[in-house]
Amino acid sequence: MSKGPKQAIYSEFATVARALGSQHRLEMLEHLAQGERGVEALATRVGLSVANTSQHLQHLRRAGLVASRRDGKFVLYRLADIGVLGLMASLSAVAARNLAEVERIRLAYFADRDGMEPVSREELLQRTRDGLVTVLDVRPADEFAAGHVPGAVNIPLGELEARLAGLDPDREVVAYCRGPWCVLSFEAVAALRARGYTARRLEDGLPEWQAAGLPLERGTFEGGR
Amino acid sequence: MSKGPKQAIYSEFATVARALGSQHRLEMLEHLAQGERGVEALATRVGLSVANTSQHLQHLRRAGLVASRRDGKFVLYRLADIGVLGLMASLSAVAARNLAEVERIRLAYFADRDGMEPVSREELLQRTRDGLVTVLDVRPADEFAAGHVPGAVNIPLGELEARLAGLDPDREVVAYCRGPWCVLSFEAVAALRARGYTARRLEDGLPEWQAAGLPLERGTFEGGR
DNA sequence: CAGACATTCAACATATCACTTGAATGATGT
DNA sequence: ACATCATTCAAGTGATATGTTGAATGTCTG
Repeated sequence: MSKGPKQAIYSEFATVARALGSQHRLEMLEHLAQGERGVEALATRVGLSVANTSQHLQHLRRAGLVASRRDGKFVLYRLADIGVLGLMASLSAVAARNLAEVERIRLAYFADRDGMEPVSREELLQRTRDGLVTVLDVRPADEFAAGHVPGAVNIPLGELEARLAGLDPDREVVAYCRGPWCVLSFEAVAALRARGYTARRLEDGLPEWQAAGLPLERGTFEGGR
Repeated sequence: MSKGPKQAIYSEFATVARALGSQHRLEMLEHLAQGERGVEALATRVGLSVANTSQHLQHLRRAGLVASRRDGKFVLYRLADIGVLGLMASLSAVAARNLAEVERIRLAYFADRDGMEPVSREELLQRTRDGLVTVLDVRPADEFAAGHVPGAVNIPLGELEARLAGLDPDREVVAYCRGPWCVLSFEAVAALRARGYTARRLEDGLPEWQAAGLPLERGTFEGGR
């Protein structure tokens, strides 16, 4: 089929790239970056049928992007390699820099981006050391339990309005979620600002925090439910 | 079509990834990393028809991976962004780490890889400063003319046997070509070793050298044809 | 302006991909 | 062993991608 080793190698690379070439699979990778997930749990989160999700996962596995293990009757998938996060970061960087459409969507959705300047990881570390900010994790409770920024408070976005009492209005809030393109923290910041809070986003999500070698805190699964 | 901004953004990212998801387009990007090229010149190099090449290029352009400009009756394409090289590097890193097939091809083709340990850029810089090595650029003369490692000698692979006289047998030769997956330098090293030379490959090719911010030398188009 | 030439477009055949549905597999627990 | 449940497989349909061919576009040259 292919003439030389170069063709064969590039053909393999193309397989990996094709596996990334689907909106749904990219979204699945974002979720898997939060931690292991079973097929059905993933299917629910990305809004696809179980069978379809399973096939996408196998596509990703053939491309070497995810790995799986069996645990009882569940098959748990995870990113095959921390490098997959870096690959997605490169992909988004190139797309954001060269596709006008990406910038257009950002502006259209996040109208008041002037005040949205994200907080860098270094800045957040500095300010938590100084005790100046409340770190807010707006992901679902199970993702929080699997690992979060040390000292962070978990209020899933859907419960934010109901649990505002847990947030000191006099402290700046820095919210984060799954990654640089996850909308949860954007919406949390918008909601908090509407209530008079001083709030900003962390530049990336938890997976990037972890990939940067910064410490995680686990457990502390307060909420039940 | 897509529900939220996240879906829309990921859909754009997927477009970029799909553009990378073709053996031929990846090969075209490797060539464009050497410098601007017209459609027909590229078509010849990758072995595709002109019309087909043109369509692939437009696919790449829509994905923001290449840009073009008109020069007389030629349309010259180039990488849109130096980040595209980084994206390809991430892609190949993930593929090499997670796909057994990639390693298999490497081993099958480059049987004696033990002695093939590549030279790093830093090591090459050090050894050229010390005057210990001949740097050999085995790419075609026009690519050499568009930019090469300072002090390098250009002997296109096809002319290597005929021009061995130009290489001092007592100096180590470090050969490089288009990139980490370009076979020219592998074959040059094998040929030189068969003739008794001490020869090794540079770990990457010229585009990576340039991307690392190292100096280039231009012109010196000695050979004519 | 006419001819030459590089590139792009349009239309087509073939192959691959995405998603659905319903059945098959494989591990668990009674 | 049997029933249960998560996951995977298989088959089918509509959509998308690839590569070919021949014509159209647009720019330079004479």
